[in-house]
Amino acid sequence: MSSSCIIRHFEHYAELDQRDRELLDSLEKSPREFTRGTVIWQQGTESEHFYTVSSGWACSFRTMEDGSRQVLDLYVPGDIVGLREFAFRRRVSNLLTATNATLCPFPKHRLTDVFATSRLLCNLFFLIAARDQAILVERLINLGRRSAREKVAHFLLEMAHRLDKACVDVDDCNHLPLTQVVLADALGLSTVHVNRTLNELKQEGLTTLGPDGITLLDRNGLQDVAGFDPEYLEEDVTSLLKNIGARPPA
Amino acid sequence: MSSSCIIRHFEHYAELDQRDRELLDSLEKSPREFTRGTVIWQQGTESEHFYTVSSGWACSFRTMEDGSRQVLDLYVPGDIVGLREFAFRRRVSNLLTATNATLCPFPKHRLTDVFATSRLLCNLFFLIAARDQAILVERLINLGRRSAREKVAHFLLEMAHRLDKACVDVDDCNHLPLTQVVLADALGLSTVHVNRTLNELKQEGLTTLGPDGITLLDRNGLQDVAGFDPEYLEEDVTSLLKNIGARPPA
DNA sequence: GCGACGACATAACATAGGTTATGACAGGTG
DNA sequence: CACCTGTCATAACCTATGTTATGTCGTCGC
Repeated sequence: MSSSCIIRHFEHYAELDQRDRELLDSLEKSPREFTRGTVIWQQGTESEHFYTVSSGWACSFRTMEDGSRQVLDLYVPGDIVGLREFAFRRRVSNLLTATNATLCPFPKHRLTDVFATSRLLCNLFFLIAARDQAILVERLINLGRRSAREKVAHFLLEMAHRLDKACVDVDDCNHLPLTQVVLADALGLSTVHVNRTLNELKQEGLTTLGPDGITLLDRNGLQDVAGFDPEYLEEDVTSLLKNIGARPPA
Repeated sequence: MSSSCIIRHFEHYAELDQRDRELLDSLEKSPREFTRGTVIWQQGTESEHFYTVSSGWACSFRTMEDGSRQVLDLYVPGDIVGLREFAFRRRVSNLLTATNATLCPFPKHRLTDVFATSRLLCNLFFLIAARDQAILVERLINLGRRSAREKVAHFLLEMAHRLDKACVDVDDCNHLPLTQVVLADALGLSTVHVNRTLNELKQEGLTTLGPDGITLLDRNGLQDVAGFDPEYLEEDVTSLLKNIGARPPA
């Protein structure tokens, strides 16, 4: 087990050979720590690095002319942030830490080296990009065709599911360090209405509210509310590995 | 200039060498024609091919338990459809032709061969996936933080911009073969409200309505309404090509 | 210990957009 | 030709959600 962010990340998917590890290791820069609320990059600026999240949460968003904000995605430990900037010179969104966090930068233009050198990593990157798309698609459906209640429940469940993979301490897996403002901006709702909805869910014993975030008490109950189906989070790594003749993690 | 869908598609981005062309050619199956309204694949079924759109429009969407529908994206000639299914065994959305259309199937699992064989194509596929994400992100913003008027105008402009690339006959570039139902399901609105909004835009001389679709009359006017900025559609191919030492199209 | 700030809470009121209903028209089909 | 079916159109009415306003509480800086 390596201490590198990104190596750890990929070892989650497959067994890496020595060369893969060295490659990643040579490209990753040392982890950087950020306090909560730090702007890591801004839309319009030159896009040079992507990051892997080592600890804490981050949040990508876009600000509109009228000052309102749309949160695009939240990132939990283990996530890779900024792959979608690959196609663009200038960043298309902002990135902010939602808690204290440590992230590892990785120079964007070196991705091409990775693709050229490691068949396995190339395919895994593509897999991750496809999963990112699936998450965006689900968020789209959330915004387009669900009620506020469903939106909130669905979003909470998604984040909890994504957190599950990264979290060791079982208690922590149900705790999401989210403010109501972030939730509102992610779901296209007003904070007032998020508050109403969240209190509703709390009344029903499904969640708990605290100043340090939201805790899920009854995932099944929430699942009923939201019509949540986690399939879109479960990438099919097995087939991919078989297809390219790579081995699953030890 | 080749007659293959996908070769033509990639020659748009860069000069392909003989091997690239042979590779793509060997994988592409013969084009298939579909009449308007044909279901090409359904959510939950095994995901075997992606497609390139040779002519006509297609539309990916998800149906909800209550029968409502969320349109995820529309595809115009030159687009690649289904890359996001790369990460999953079963399809996460449905695909339907929105007009008569001809598409070229390409076996999904052979993508890995492409990645392994051609550095250029590998990078271009990744670029396309990143651009697809940018489009989803913009759609997200549209749904989350814009009024019905803005949504409609923004969406129409996006599709027109995307169409520009593929269209030869200048007149056709401003004509979108979209029904109001599709528009509504893409924007998370009701058809009634789309109709109201569209008529408003028509009153103002910005668009025209016909049974065969919508025509844009005044792109600048629409741009003002929507706050549309096409930057998210303009991938930076040049930097990528330079980075990997490939040549732009002749 | 005081002031400022950020997060949460709640109430009164306003509205964008949803729902339901109905009709007209065009194109396809038997 | 008559009948559907899909698309567009429009009106009356309704409600989920937004807006504005105000208050509380805890935390941080000094």
